[in-house]
Amino acid sequence: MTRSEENYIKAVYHLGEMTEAPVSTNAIAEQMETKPSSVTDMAKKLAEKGLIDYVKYQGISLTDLGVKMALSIIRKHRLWETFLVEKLDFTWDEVHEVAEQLEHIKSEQLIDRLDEHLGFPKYDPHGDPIPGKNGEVQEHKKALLSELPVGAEGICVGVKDSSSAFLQYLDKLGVAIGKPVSIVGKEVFDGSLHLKIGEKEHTVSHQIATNIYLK
Amino acid sequence: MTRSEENYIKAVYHLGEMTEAPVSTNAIAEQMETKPSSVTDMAKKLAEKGLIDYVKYQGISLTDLGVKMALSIIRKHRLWETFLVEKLDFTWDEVHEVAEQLEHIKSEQLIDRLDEHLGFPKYDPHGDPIPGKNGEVQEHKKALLSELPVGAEGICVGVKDSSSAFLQYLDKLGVAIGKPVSIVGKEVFDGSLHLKIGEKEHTVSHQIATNIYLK
DNA sequence: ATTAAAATTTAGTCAAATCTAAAAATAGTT
DNA sequence: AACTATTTTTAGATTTGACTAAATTTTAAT
Repeated sequence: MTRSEENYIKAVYHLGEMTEAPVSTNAIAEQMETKPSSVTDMAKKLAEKGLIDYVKYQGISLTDLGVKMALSIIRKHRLWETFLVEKLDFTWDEVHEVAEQLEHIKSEQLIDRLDEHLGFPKYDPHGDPIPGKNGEVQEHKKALLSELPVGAEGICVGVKDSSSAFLQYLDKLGVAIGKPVSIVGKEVFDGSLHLKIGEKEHTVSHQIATNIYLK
Repeated sequence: MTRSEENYIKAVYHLGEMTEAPVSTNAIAEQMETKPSSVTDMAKKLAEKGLIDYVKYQGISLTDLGVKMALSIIRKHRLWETFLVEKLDFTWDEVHEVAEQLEHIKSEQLIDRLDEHLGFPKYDPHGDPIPGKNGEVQEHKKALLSELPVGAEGICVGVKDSSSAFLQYLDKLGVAIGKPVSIVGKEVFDGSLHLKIGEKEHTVSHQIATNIYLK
């Protein structure tokens, strides 16, 4: 697999996570910041290799083999992110770009040893599950902060948006994986929430609340 | 710099280490397992970018900028090798291929943090010096085992050949970086050496002795 | 000094991955 | 059901890095 092929497979996986339906050419192009025509070209190649099912004009979905590949890449990405944070003291908003490069390193031995070195972690620094060697994924049972009622309390176990800007905002609020959060109140007209985060209280927009997972 | 450009720069550096003279197209092609015509193509590009001095038919040498680039790549390569051995328990014969990939990861922060994490090592698992952030290289004062007289004793500080086969042979002998070695005797007709390595005695060919450095 | 051998460069081709512009198919709307 | 608008694909061009085969330059040897 070339680096480019790996990136396409990963994009199809991520776009397909939410829905059952095949992923559209346009959606992939947008996600990858490329042109639809390039996606079509690659779709033919990946279908040829048995990694995706592709019917002209009907969209793209991963085959079992494609899913396996995607999970293997995601496993590498998340193990590297964990390494960067746990061992090299990166912050959770600094790891993505570097992990995008590291995920393409080809060495099974390397990943196995890294996994062991990190103590076989189950979740990455953003709370996302790290697929196992054989593709098993342990999703957290989790709920979006925006969908919980006033009075609810829980522990932050993940974020939906992993952009630097968002993560840095969370740092300012004091929100981090493992931190207890409870909903003190809710504004009816715009859905903004009053939260207790650790010892402090903060108000966050509905928009923010749709990107935080509690357990 | 593309991955391919980096590999060429590295090859020119390694081939130029021994001699002053510019490196020949053929030598580079052989080292990189590519064709001379490909080397010529790349030479034009690298000269254009100011990384090498290139005069048609006269060979290639690195500019100051080229040397800086080469040292930066070698620094990454050797830091990763050190990481693999020190932190992930790779053996010294297993690290080269993976490091060839890792050396192309682009992130200054990553390398700085890795360096720190490893305790700012000065030498890699084969005893080769790790260039500093600004390109300083601390070579060991060392001598080839084959050029020392009978009775000489010292500590193994490096190897010239880093192939798996050779390193595994050294493992069998009990030779490793930091191990004391002394020359017990020498055969006149073929130059083979009788060595005391730690507690044991072994005989090695002249050929082997030309690939081990003592201090 | 000439000539044969070796090394190097040029010219033209190829494959991967991308793009633009135009054509074709699908979806949505009245 | 017909007609737009959108999506998707095709066709042809471009770039990077490599190759082969032929031409050129340098080196070595008589």
